[in-house]
Amino acid sequence: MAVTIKDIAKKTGLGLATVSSYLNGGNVREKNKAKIEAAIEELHFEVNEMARGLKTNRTKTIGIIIPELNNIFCAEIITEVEDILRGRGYATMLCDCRTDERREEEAVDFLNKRRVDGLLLMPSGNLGRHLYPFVKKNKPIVLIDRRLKDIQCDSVLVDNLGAVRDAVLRLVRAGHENIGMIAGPEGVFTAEERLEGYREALADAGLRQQEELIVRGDYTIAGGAASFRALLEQNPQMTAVLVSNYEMTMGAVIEANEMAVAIPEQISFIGFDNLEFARACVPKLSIVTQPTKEIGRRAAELLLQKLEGEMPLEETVDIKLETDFVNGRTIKKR
Amino acid sequence: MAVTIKDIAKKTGLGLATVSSYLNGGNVREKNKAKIEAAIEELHFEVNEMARGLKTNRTKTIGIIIPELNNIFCAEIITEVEDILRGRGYATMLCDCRTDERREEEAVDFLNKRRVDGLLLMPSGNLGRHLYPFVKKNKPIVLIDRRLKDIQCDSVLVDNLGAVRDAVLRLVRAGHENIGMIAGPEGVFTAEERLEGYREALADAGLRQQEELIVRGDYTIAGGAASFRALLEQNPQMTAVLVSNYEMTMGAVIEANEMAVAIPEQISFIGFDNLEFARACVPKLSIVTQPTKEIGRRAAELLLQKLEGEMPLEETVDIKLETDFVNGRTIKKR
DNA sequence: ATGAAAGCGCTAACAA
DNA sequence: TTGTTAGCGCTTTCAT
Repeated sequence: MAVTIKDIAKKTGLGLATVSSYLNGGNVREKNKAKIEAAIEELHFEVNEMARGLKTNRTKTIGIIIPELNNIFCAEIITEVEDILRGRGYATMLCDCRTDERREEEAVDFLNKRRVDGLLLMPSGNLGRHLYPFVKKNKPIVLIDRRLKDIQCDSVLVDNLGAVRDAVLRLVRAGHENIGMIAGPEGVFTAEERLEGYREALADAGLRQQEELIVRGDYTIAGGAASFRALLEQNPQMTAVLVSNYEMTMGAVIEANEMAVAIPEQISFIGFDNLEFARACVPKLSIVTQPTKEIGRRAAELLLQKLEGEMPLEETVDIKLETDFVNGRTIKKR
Repeated sequence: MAVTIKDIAKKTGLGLATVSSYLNGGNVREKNKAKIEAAIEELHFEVNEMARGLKTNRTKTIGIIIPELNNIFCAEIITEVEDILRGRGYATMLCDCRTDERREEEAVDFLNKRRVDGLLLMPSGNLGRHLYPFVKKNKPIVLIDRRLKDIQCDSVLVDNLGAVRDAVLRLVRAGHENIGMIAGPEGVFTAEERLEGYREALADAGLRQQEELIVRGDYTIAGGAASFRALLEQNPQMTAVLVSNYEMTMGAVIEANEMAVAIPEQISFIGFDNLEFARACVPKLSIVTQPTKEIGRRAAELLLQKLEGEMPLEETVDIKLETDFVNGRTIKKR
């Protein structure tokens, strides 16, 4: 059997409570402190977090639910989150739900049963009723990248609308009037915001809105490829295109490559995320980038504040971060 | 307070043990079964896995340690692993150790204190003494992608040597005699195997080994870029290059792009991993691909077998999977 | 098949 | 400051 607090109490001749107090940073006489430390060292004692959790009703564990782990945008955020959380003693239980709302519900249920102390969620849908068990138990939830309609909780978002508006206006300033938009799936928060940014830009520029220049992709590589092809086939007048996430950007580049469409000679191009990929393309892609590291950091810190009682649960915060634009050589002046 | 087994015992008029027995699939009379189910439904009872774990000394949780989560190779494996494990009721605690051996030790310690039932590890170093606590407690460890020198445990590997040997031989058959190799960091298991594959290929082909044609990168994008530049500057005779992991492949492509080196006109090129990236490049990259999904699946299943006692702990298995070669248009005949 | 009771390792309230 | 005691919610003998 493993070494317990009892063993080290016996060894030092002290009481259980004293040892426990030491373990939790309480007041213990220097002399006894040393004794305890020696015993811990000698017996290789390790706190049983499970027993502790049973008593305190806290697991020191955070649940993370994301749509796709092998999506570099998610992975970068999680990396940062996990680092910060573990540094503060919290373990993270990760659930990838494959952009499937049913799987997401299962994950919430799973993590709820595991009694995680809080939840970090990048939702696949835009309803949050499945989060009710957490809300009811007063466990903090921080939303990443997307907002939910029917539930109020903290969120760390990005200025999607502004990012796309600005990007499209760059195309406009370069002389483009027929700009294609590969938008994301209907109903997805970021997709709607980005599409709205596109519309706003055209309106600002006094350009005609052409519905046939908008195609909805599903945020996947295959979807990006198909959308790019569809746009091109249906719009001979199109001279530029904006792709609104990384996977679809990659898909569009693949398709352009396979269709032998010259970028930017035939079509000017603005992609999304992943600077490294943009640099690997010939010519270097112009892209909108999101501050993944900061998104992760802010989300983790927000959750930690709630967890440690530094911020009341009722108070919800909406953090909105700015994006960046990295110029490549895929915008051709006309 | 949450609903406990006690509440549902009271509600049904049955004893604690009966309810517990039901929960664990024991023999309970049909009539009582129905009663219990009704009570569970009505009271929204959820087993407290923590209390259960305290008693059974099992957490139903697996620790996963990887060098870099935002490395698509790792992410794809983890996605598969997590899916399978959660399907069998196991939660996964993920630790990213940033390719840092010290951080890896901390992660092992962290997960050990958390009493995870088993470990899935893609080690950053090649020594395993920090795993001793797990071995001592008879907790299964499955190594992914890399082997450790001083410890015997299950592993799921890939035929790195054969993969690279075959790839290099393709270059040889295309008429290349001065083939550069962007190898991985010294001491890293896969790096050494792949380098050995390169050497074997040259030996098989009866070509001269030129040490200046081998550069060690650090498996990062920046490292790949620097290595590619170095190779090119030091070897005017070089006509082809093989890059031995995905990040470095991307780095090399970026550098070729920025140095305006024409691939394959000036330099024939074989990369590693990530088919999508290969397809996005112009022209499409020829690459070696690894079966990430299968690596994940086999590792998870192996661990599960140990966990559920279907395979004795003393028996260790070494699984070696085959790679694939995907032809692009970056090998030029000479 | 079911129930009573002990106890997993820890924390927290209280007393000393 | 330190020790005693009573559980946290569950599983698991051992009777019945």
